[in-house]
Amino acid sequence: MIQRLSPQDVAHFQKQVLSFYHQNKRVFPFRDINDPYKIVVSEYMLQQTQTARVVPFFIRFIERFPTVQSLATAPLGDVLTLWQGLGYNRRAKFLQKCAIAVVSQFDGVFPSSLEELQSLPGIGAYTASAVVAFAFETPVMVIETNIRAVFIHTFFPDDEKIEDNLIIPLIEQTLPQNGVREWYYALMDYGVDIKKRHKNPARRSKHHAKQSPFLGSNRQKRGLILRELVTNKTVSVEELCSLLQCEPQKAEEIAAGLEKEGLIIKEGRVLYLP
DNA sequence: TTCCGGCGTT
DNA sequence: AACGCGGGAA
Repeated sequence: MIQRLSPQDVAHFQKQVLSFYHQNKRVFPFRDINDPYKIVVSEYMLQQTQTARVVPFFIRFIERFPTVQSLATAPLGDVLTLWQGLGYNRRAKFLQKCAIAVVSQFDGVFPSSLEELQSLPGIGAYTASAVVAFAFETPVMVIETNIRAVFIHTFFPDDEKIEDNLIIPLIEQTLPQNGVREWYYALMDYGVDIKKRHKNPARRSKHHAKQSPFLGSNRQKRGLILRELVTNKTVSVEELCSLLQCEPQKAEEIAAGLEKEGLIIKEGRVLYLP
């Protein structure tokens, strides 16, 4: 069943969130701006990655690729080089693919509808709604981990396995028609604070999944290969075994995966960046 | 050692 | 619906 909030509940909640925000707001180079391209770049970087780590990468990235056109025409290797150390390298590939699509399909102008945004590679439900809310300041429902934390902590203090379908109506009911961008900044900052003071409430979300260990994982090996290529331009398949400390068959498998995703190029026995 | 979280793929 | 994907901080 859907929880119905009274106007008093809504006003009280909004005041609580906004008063926290007014005294604790975080300032970032990707906030309080309207350029959809910069919003998109920051949102790709912010997928699975903490704001503090994103900031220097965002600044360097925008300096090197100030416009969607400049990103669309760059060699992917350059993009991956700037991405080095941020993690989840395929996001860089998706981001550039997105830039190319915006240039070719939308004449270099980012679309403002959820549907068109979500059709772009690397943009799903969250990123599309975040771009609409932040770049176009349109009141749209946005849900992500910090927002989940706020609503779970506030409205489901004793529940477990909470479905988004229960949270979404509450986000919609408390969404102000004006100042949407600031509202979501406020919710996210409030959520970060809640997670600091309590055991992460988002862990009580139904779809919260614990991730497998990183050490020795394929993800780590993929990252090592990309790092090596950024540093040394090329690496041979033979060198991979000592780099990854694994069997040749395993190294081939990892490299093949990267090649299939378009993150590396394999010519003979040598790997290099696209 | 544990924690983290949106997207594409399967 | 479940899984794979980085790397740094706590």
